[in-house]
Amino acid sequence: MSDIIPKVLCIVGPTASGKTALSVELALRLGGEIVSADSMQIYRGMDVGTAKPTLAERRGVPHHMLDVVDVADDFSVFDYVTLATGTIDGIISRGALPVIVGGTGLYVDALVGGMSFPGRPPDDKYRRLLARYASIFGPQALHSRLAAADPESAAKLHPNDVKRVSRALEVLRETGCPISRNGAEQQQPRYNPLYIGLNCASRELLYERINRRVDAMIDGGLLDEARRLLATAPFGATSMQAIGYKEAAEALQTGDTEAAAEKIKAATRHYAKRQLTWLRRNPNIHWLVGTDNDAVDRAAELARRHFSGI
RNA sequence: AGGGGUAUAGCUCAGCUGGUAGAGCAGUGGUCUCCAAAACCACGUGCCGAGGGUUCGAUUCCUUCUGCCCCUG
Repeated sequence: MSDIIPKVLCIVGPTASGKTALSVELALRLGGEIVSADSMQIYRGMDVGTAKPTLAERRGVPHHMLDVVDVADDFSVFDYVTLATGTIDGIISRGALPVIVGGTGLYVDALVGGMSFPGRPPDDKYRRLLARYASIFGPQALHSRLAAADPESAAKLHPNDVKRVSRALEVLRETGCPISRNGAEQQQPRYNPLYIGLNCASRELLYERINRRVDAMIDGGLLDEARRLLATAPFGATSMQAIGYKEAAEALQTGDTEAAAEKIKAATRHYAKRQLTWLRRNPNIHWLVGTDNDAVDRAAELARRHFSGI
């Protein structure tokens, strides 16, 4: 049964832990192609701010799911899974190994774990309506509405979490089914993954890398990139939620680059922490510390065993 | 050198007329089924600069010292 589920390699870890370098090295050794699972590198033109691998860094390894969406367009997990599964089919048919690499935990889990979504695109108008309702009558009131219609989902959500409460209401309205019924029970894994997690030896070290990376981004022209993108992407676009761009936009107005750098660093640290929290609940990750040759060799060995079926 | 100000959580600061302290930020843990680099939740004991004094009792009043800041010379 598990024979028919395609095997994939998944490289996960917090930002700035060195996923790119490791994944390219592994792809080179194993004959793999890379499938990015990053909710922001997916956008065209968002390069320095997302630390998108450069052509040189890719070392000739094919990279997929990068630069496939315009910054002005909305994009979501559902779209990601749809595109990525097609991409992976292609890689497999070419006889190459899919190497899924990314920091967006939800994307990886949705893709690999086979999460199923209600299917219909989100209803922006209805969402805006609910958002307005919450801002006028308070988040509690919105939550009460959900509690009346779908008590099970409401019980799982904090009243202040307007975003999820709205989504639950939206799904209920569109499908007539409570979102809680769309749960994990009926999902079946889409792939058979080997998870390799990359982390730094200490939190302090990770944060140092993050800080250095942000400084490098600013030196590398983050402000110019932000200026360029803001000319075409609306301020509220999903793409502009990426760390770095809103802060850069502010710096362009105030001229205070130093303050922007500090804000970007803090936001990135918070992000890394959330990523780690997300990954911690996956017991199947083989964690590696650092990216020295030992780590790479170990990862390659694990991968070889996984793909050869031993 | 003289005058004034300040010294409270890692940082910035609250703490009214004396009853041993609280916010923001940072940090830590967590949630997570289509905005996810997003959204949301939880966690605050620190010789209240040091010594002395007044007081039943001092972070809070007085005083000395030390550090920092400002003004005058």
